[in-house]
Amino acid sequence: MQEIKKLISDQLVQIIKDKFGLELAENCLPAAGVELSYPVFASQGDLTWPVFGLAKKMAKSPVELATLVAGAWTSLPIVAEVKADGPYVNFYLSSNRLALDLFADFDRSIENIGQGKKIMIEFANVNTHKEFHIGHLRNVAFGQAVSGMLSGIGYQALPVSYVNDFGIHTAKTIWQLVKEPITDKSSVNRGYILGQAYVAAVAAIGDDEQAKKEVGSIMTEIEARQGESYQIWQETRQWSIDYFQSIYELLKIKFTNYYYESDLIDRGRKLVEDLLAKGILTESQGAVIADLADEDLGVLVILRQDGTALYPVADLALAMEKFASANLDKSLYVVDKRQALYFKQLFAVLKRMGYEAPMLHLAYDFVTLPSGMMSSRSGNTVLFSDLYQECYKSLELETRARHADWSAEKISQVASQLSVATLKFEMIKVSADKIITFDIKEALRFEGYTAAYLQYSSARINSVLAKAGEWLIATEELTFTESAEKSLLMGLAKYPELLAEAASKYEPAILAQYLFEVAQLFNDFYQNCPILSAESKLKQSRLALIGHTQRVLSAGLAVLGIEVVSEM
RNA sequence: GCAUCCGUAGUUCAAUGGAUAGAACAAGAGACUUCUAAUCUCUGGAUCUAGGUUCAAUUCCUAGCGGGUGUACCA
Repeated sequence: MQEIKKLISDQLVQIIKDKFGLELAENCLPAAGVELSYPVFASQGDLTWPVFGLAKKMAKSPVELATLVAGAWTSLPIVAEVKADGPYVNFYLSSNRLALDLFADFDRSIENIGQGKKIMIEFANVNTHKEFHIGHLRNVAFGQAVSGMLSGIGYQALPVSYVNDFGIHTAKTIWQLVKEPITDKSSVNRGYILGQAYVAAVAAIGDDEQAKKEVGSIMTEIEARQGESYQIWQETRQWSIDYFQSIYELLKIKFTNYYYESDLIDRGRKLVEDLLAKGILTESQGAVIADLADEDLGVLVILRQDGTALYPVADLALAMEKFASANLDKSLYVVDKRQALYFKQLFAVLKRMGYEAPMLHLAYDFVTLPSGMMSSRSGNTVLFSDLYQECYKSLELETRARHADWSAEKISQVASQLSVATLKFEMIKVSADKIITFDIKEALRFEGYTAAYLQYSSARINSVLAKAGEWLIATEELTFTESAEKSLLMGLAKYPELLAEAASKYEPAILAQYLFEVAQLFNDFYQNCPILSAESKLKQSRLALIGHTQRVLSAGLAVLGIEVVSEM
């Protein structure tokens, strides 16, 4: 559609130059040409140019300008009709030409904005020895979608996971394990059980000074990397890592690299010494800080008074490691919104250290429940494993009810794919700056704005295509007459620009909403236009149309990290 | 206190400064001997308040009101 807009804009610019003279035209027209937008109603055409801006600059009446320009329009194969409607110039496109352009060149129509530039995107910022809950799900679904969108427009996206395996939370969990050893060590359950142990530990420790002391000495052993606690730490750390890995496999999320706090902490401490010597960090009230007051960012504490490390120690080392290992053009961090100030501070310190490549915190708001804010302490959480099980059960039932003839394996396969799609989609379908109040009943409805709706549309297309047998996607002669066809064509034509917009704003919801719209347009078309029973030429055209719809749906969903099922 | 985000149908969300503010869910009424009814059609329903900028404001600015989050040793 961008190319079509450009063609039309070029001719409009030419007309204005011819009519009003080069000098006036060049003074008033924007360098990029005139900007076309989409009208609200189909009766107003497919593309429109509101002339207000230019009319004002040229001191002309908007209505007269629009009328004059529309009258001077010569011709363009893609444009069937041009009409002035008050201060708007409306363009009606030829369905058949539009379809030819569209179907011929799906891959080339997507602009290569990234040009192979390297962007590292850190997400799945998880803590070992703790649970993986629905908040983490939003993080990984969002991160994967952003990474996919960046790849989709030509960047070399490097998704990485940072694992916090060295904090006090590990000591707390181990304290609990010593008190109450785990009996079920099966690989399926132990990662999950570890999360439960952490919750129990937090509850048991509370304000108990004795317990806190015990946790402290466990932490000391872990940090010294010796003793029994360290052994337990090593073993259980691996349980967590395996557990997270199994979740990522289920969710089909792949990372190019994993970073562990335990690998970075020593380097981080050395770095802090260097930075102290350089004056980038200073001592204050016995702690080591970065004083960022001159940038209105307050103070970032790096080491506590007692010398123990805080978050930035490993984060600074990690940032250096990232830039050293890959020549990054940009470095992104997908972390919950509450860390916004922290990342501003971290980036400010890195800048003082000489790192100039853009670093960006992609913030998203958190997930709450109808019963209130999630909190491990109060036990008011939804764990991913439980959520997935519930979703799967429900989809398995639905699928079985609809396909009595399917094998158990096939039902299970489809239900599982749909579960993953549903859960991811629920997490990315609204913009990142909105709090998601997660209501399981809503999520398991599988109607309306859901992954199931998109999947169902795609499954219907597959079914028709399978019944059609042989067909070609780009036929020389296409014929479209119905308004439902036109609307669908117009919707499909917007894919490249919507992908580009969503990716450049790091906003998967834009793409998700667009794909939903395409599916709606398809279902409207499907309801109104018979495909297989249409006469030959019409049938070929419609097959090509749904074939292209399928390409857009599956490509768009794939970019968001969602696989399309072939039947459901 | 300061910073920051949010405020749109009953609910959850849309709307590059542009034409009549769109969807989904919920509610009510319809459509399956017909390409998958996890679908489609129809009906009601909304911009927090007050100013300002503009030919044009849900959008930008100012001030309120309401809510969330952050703000030196939590992770």
